[in-house]
Amino acid sequence: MSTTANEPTAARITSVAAALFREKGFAATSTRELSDRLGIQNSSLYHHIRSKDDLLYSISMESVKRMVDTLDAVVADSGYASASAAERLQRVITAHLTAAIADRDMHATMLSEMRALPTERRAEVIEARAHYEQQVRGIIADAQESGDLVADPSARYLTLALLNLLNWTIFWYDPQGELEVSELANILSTVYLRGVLTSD
Amino acid sequence: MSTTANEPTAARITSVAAALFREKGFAATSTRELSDRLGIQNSSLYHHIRSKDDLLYSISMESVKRMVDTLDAVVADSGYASASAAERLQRVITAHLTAAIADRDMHATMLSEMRALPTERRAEVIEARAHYEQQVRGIIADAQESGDLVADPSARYLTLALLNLLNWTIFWYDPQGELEVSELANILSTVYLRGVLTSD
DNA sequence: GTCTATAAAGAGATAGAC
DNA sequence: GTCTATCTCTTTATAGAC
Repeated sequence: MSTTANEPTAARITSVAAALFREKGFAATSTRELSDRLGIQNSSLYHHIRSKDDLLYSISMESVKRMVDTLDAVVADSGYASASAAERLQRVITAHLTAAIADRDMHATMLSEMRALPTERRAEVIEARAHYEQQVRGIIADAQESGDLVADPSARYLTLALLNLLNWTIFWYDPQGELEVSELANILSTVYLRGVLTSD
Repeated sequence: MSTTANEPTAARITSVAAALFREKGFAATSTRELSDRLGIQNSSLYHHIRSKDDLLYSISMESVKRMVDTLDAVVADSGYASASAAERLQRVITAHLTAAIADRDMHATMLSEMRALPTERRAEVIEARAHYEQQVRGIIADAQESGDLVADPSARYLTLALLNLLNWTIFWYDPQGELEVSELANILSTVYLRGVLTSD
């Protein structure tokens, strides 16, 4: 690889790093393993990145941003406003899983390795993630107010339950396995919606 | 601390290590941090343990064993055999959460750090954990066969959904927070059972 | 059972040539 | 943009005195 853009090196580094961080964890991944997998020397890495920490930070922020953008797109969709509460939540669940699995390495890294970030940057990621969760909670609260969801576990706890259901997936789901993302989304939507809707 | 058993040193090491491993991750925790927190020198640690790996292994195995024992106790309970499918699952969910949170540090360490173990030991932990999950799946399959649970998402997927719902909890639940374990168990049971029971 | 001292390996990162 | 060489620090673990 000599001069111009075949595929941007920075992007390759990011995706290979995310894969390693998901597989082994951030702390257990050495920059030498990363450079080996990229086919370059360890020192060459530092022409493209400032530090290993920077890599984790950009992966985490990028991952959260994509999740937020995905959810924004769901809500902005032309059919969303006129859809039923069940249909809306179904779309949210499907979009969440599809996006999380499409960026599986980055997403899993963000969720489980953000604690390795220095304080300020960690706080930034946590805040961005909290913003995402607030959006989801707003959708659930709206559906409760319109009487479509049960009122009893509060929006806060219905949101926790939903995020439990969605987040753990990233640690076992295998894109090469027999279960399609859309099937998984249907299964989890079915169970969750039956569990929280006021009527079928 | 001079001679005899005040509180066994080995047990103290295990519990302090589990706390550190949960907070920072296994690879990011140095044996010096561990010995500092114990108030001894780094080298003194090695009178009690063989290696850092051994510590992770024993924490992981102990954690799985406690979960298996907990589930065995639920099924062996005098009231279990005569209980309804809903009541049985409610007991399983409550017992799982109670045990997981009682051993929160060990349990979270087992779930998220077992990948750091050398191949054979990792396989052992994974197998023990798989055994636990098979027990849960058997309970769900039985409830499907008796017609108490929906048949459509298969036992396999209903189990995945339940474990998703339960496992993620360990990463955010705060025992000092406002939510009691029993309340959390009620919330998650309610949502799950409404979602999977054939009738209310 | 804990200490001081230290070995041996591996980590992240930089300097400077090409 | 990648290389060789290397610095410096930290890591896990051991040796041997007390």
